[in-house]
Amino acid sequence: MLQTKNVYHLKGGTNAAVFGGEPDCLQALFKKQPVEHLAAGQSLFYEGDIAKHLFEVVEGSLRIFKIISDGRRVITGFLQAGDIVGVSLKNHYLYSAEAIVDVRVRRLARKAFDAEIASWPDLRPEVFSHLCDEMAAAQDQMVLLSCKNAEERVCTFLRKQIERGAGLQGNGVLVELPMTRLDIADYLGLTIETVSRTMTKLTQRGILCSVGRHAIRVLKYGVLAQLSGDDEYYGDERAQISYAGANHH
Amino acid sequence: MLQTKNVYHLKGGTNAAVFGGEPDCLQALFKKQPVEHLAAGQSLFYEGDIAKHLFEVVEGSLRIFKIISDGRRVITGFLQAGDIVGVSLKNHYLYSAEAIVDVRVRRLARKAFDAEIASWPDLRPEVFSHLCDEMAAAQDQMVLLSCKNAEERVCTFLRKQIERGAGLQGNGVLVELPMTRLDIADYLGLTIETVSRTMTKLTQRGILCSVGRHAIRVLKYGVLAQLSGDDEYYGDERAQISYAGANHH
DNA sequence: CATCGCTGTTACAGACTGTTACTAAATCAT
DNA sequence: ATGATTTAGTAACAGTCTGTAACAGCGATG
Repeated sequence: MLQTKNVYHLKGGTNAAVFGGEPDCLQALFKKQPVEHLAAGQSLFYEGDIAKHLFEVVEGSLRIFKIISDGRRVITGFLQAGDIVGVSLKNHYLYSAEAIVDVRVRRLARKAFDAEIASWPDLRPEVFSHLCDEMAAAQDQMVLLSCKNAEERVCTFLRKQIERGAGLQGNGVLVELPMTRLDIADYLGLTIETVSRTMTKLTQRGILCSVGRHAIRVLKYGVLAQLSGDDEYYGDERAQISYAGANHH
Repeated sequence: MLQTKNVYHLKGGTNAAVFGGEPDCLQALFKKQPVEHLAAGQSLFYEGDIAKHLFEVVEGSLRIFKIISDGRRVITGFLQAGDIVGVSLKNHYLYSAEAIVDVRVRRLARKAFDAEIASWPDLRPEVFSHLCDEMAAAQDQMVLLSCKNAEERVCTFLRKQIERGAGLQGNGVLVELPMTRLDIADYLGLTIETVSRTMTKLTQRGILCSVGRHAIRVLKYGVLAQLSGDDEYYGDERAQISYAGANHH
């Protein structure tokens, strides 16, 4: 039911654990680095900074974003435990990274990383794979921003959150949303009000219910997936759909 | 005046010509390949196809796009002479590529490309640089789609077209627009009507004038750049601005 | 335990863009 | 050259999303 695809930034915690031995994945390179702490709201790096380090997220969530001239902010993605950030090639970071909650990361110097990659050719496909995933995610986001309406955007977002770190509990899937509504809005190209309104409607239709401020319980994943507009999903819950009015574009 | 930055897909025609000698850039790898022709409207490859080849555009323009479930199309970029496409890592193309006009390309097998890269380490930074440019372009597009209004989108698009292949002629810059209005609309996340309306307004304000169907003459580049919303530009034509009403997000 | 403050929600007027329909222009074919 | 077909531009209308504002809820603070 909870297929995992389009993983944002390479996530490999479990795979790494299975083969506990040698570095067969990028995360292994960080294993020996000390863990650093970052309080909620603090920046890991800024857009335009010299990209001297790469980071592996050990715990917590971060937002990566760009600020444009008049102060508008565009969040290009969220990072979770297991993600690696900073592989961004070139000499400067393309975006800023900021802790949403208290975060623990491991830091690796870019030079050390490059050396490892050079000496361990098996890792190169992994780097490419990572970049490819990032590229695919960016393209999916362009599709979302180009021609999805508010409901589709919110459903797509929630679906991705589920696919990344799903927690089945009782009836429905518990989804953690550590970021604020403003973060979600800036990520989806909407306003906080529209995000709120949309989630309220989804609640009224029995598709989800809120669990505190930073979590929701998804009761009808099939419907949610359908409403997301990516018709890759054809589960057995299709009959659940109550109202599929989607005014595209 | 016409600064070149955020070039979409690596463009190196002129640089390659300066140093006529050995492969110091990716384009050189294609030099010995035969030229293939593609008629307007024909596809070079489809999204999901096994990515067996890379292509260098010798002449003409192509659109790269994704089609989603209900038939909506998202154009993620345009290709011009000098561009290389298909470095898309992974085994499958992330998008489809289609000739806008009659096109000439050189084809290179992925295996041959990989072999060249492996044997000629100096090229690897170039590959990374290429991917980085593509990533940066994707992020710029996300910014555009996230929080720019119709006018800013159109101006951004025109500005990029100018920066890529500018032709100064008489008073103003002649900009070729080989693609249709629908292409532009699908690229900017708008409809053809909105594109038309916006360009009409720009014409009425004396910022540009149309030259046939597939070209325009930009009369006030400074104003255009300002209206694009990327405030990187502060030229000497700022005084030209007549009306900067932009209802941001 | 009460108050303050921030975040999130709801309501409503308004703006921008999308939709539809029609006209004009340019390209292609005969 | 002339007519048919495709593409582009224009206008009226409708719809979604926005932006402002007031309200509610949760957490923090004292």
